[in-house]
Amino acid sequence: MELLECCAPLAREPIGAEQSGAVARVFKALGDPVRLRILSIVASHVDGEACVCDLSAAFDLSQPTISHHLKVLKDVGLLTSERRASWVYYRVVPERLAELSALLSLPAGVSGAVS
Amino acid sequence: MELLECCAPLAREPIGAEQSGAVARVFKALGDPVRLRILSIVASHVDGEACVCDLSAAFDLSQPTISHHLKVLKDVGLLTSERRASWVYYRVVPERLAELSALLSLPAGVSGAVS
DNA sequence: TCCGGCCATCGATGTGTGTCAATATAGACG
DNA sequence: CGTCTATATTGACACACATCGATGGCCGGA
Repeated sequence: MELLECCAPLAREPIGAEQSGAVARVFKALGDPVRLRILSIVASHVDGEACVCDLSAAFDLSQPTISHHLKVLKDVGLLTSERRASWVYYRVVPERLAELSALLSLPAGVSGAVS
Repeated sequence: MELLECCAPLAREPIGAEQSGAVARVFKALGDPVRLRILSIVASHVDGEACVCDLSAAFDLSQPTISHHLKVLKDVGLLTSERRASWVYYRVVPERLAELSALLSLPAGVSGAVS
């Protein structure tokens, strides 16, 4: 999963019809309470990584469900995974979060403030 | 639709189970290509507002479908609407975008950079 | 080599959602 | 009041998705 290649804020110029699909996929991945919490837990975890066992323990959900959510977040480039011994560790991709944050930022003077 | 009341970045501390639901609703609204383009068109429009006729002309979709997407964006507080004469004008809520942008921002030193 | 723990994949199921045509509502204008 | 335009609501339908149990794959230890 490469960069979104459209880091101009949404409020600066209309997003293209093609790019909107790629961006929407990432936001859709964030549009679930469980995935939001997973991302937040991983991001704020010590060493910036967490194994599936850590995550499963934080939810009242089955292990396949957690694994499914992790796959969704990984497929859109928000997480990466690495296997060490029996455990699989997940980390956030900071560039990805930064991209989204920049996309939602306000280009200094929106909402008709400049009169 | 009030503030999300949880402006600490996701990467700073795990988001609460309750707040994650409210935040996920907003991201879910952004998780559609059409809604992303609508939001971007409205935000980058002159005077920061656009009527439904402007938006309908930008898509190859039926008018009810556009109206539906506008309602979704409005329900999560990303847009406001105002009726003037026969037309309804939509504007973005900059605070809402700023909230989300802050939520995705990186708290200076994620991904274990500090060693 | 076998067993047990960790994680991913598969198949099924109920629920949510994007879309449309049809209809309703609201305002402008005769 | 009647009609036309602009927008919202309703009902229906196909599709996507979150969740689970069952199963499979991978690895370490005995």
